[in-house]
Amino acid sequence: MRRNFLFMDTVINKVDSKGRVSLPADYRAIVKDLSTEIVCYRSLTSPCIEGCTEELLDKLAVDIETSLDFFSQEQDDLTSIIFGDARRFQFDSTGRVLLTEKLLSHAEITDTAVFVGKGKKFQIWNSENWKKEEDRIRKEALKNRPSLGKGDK
Amino acid sequence: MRRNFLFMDTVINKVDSKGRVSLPADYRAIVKDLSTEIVCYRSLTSPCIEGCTEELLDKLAVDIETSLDFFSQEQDDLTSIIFGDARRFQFDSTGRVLLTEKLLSHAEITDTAVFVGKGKKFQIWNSENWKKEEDRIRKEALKNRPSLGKGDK
DNA sequence: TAGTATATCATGGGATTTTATGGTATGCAA
DNA sequence: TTGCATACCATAAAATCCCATGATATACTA
Repeated sequence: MRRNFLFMDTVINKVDSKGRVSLPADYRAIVKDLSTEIVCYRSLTSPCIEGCTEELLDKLAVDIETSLDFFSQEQDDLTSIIFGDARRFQFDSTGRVLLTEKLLSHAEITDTAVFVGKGKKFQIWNSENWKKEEDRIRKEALKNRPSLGKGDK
Repeated sequence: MRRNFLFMDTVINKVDSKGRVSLPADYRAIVKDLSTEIVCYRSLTSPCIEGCTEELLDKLAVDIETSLDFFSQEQDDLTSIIFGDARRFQFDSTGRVLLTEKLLSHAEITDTAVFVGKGKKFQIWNSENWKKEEDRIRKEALKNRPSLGKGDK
C-alpha cells in the first residue's frame, strides 16, 4: 500500500489553448502507483472542480450500494449526481490532463488553474475565486476554532 | 477482474435514422474486456432506458432470489418486469448499438441520446427530460445534503 | 562557497490515433 | 421481394501522444 496518500499544497499552473493543464508533480506521484488517471467532477457547493483517485469513488460506489436499496429514489439520485458528473482523466506522459468545457466553465477557469490539496481529494480554482475563498476560510477559522465534533469517536 | 468498473460522465450522442447510437468510448472500454454487449431495459420509474453489464443483472437475480420468497407475488412481478423487459445489445466494430423502438419511445428519444453514468449502470435520456431531471436532483441535493448515514468511518 | 552538471518539471506545438457519425453493401427472414 | 439487422468503408473533429524548450531545483565538485 502507498504511504503518502494526501493531496497537499497549493500550486498554480497554466491552462493552455487546448484546455490542457499539468497536474502538479506531487499529485501525480500519489496516483502513479495505482494508475495514470484521476477523477474530476463539479463541486456541488462551490465554483470549483473537485478531483480524487478512482479508488475513492470505488469506495463510494460500494458504500452507496450497501447502504441504499437498488430501487430507491435516493440511490437513483445519488448515483446520478455523483457518477453522472464525474469523469476519468488520463494524464499523458508529460503529466497533463485535458479538462472539459463543462468543468472549466463551472469553475470559471480560463488560463490559470489553482490546485488546492484537501487530503483525500483536491480542488481546482480560478485564482481570484480562490483568493476570496481562502480569505473567507481563514477569517472563519479565527472567529470559531474548527472542531471535529469529538467527544464521540 | 477489471479495476475500473464504473460508468461515469454524461455524454450526448446522436441517434441516426436507423436507430443506431454510439456507446460512449469510456463505456465500451468498461465492457470490452468481458464481451461486446450490454443489457438494456426500460426504467421502472423514469422515462429513460437503463443499461448495464449482464454481470449486474446476474447479481440482481441472486439478490432477488435471496431476499424474496420464491413463491411471492413480489418476486414474480419483479422478475417479470426486469428480466421480461431486458435484452442484450451487441455493439459493432465502430461501437454502435441499434436500439429498439420500444426502448426509444419509452424514453421519448428521437434524434439525440444522453448517456448518464450511474456507477454500476447507466441511463439513456431524451435531452430535455434529462435537463429537467438533473435540475431536480441538484436542487434536491443542495437542500438536503445527501447522506449515507455516516457517523462511522 | 561558488560554479557547473544533472534531473525534474511545466509548457508549447505538431503528428498521430481515436471517436462519432454518415453512407453503402451484404445477409436473412417474413 | 421488402424490410430489417448486421457488417464494412469514409471522413471530420477531437483526444492523445511525442518531441522540443526554458525554467527551476538538486546534486556534485573544484
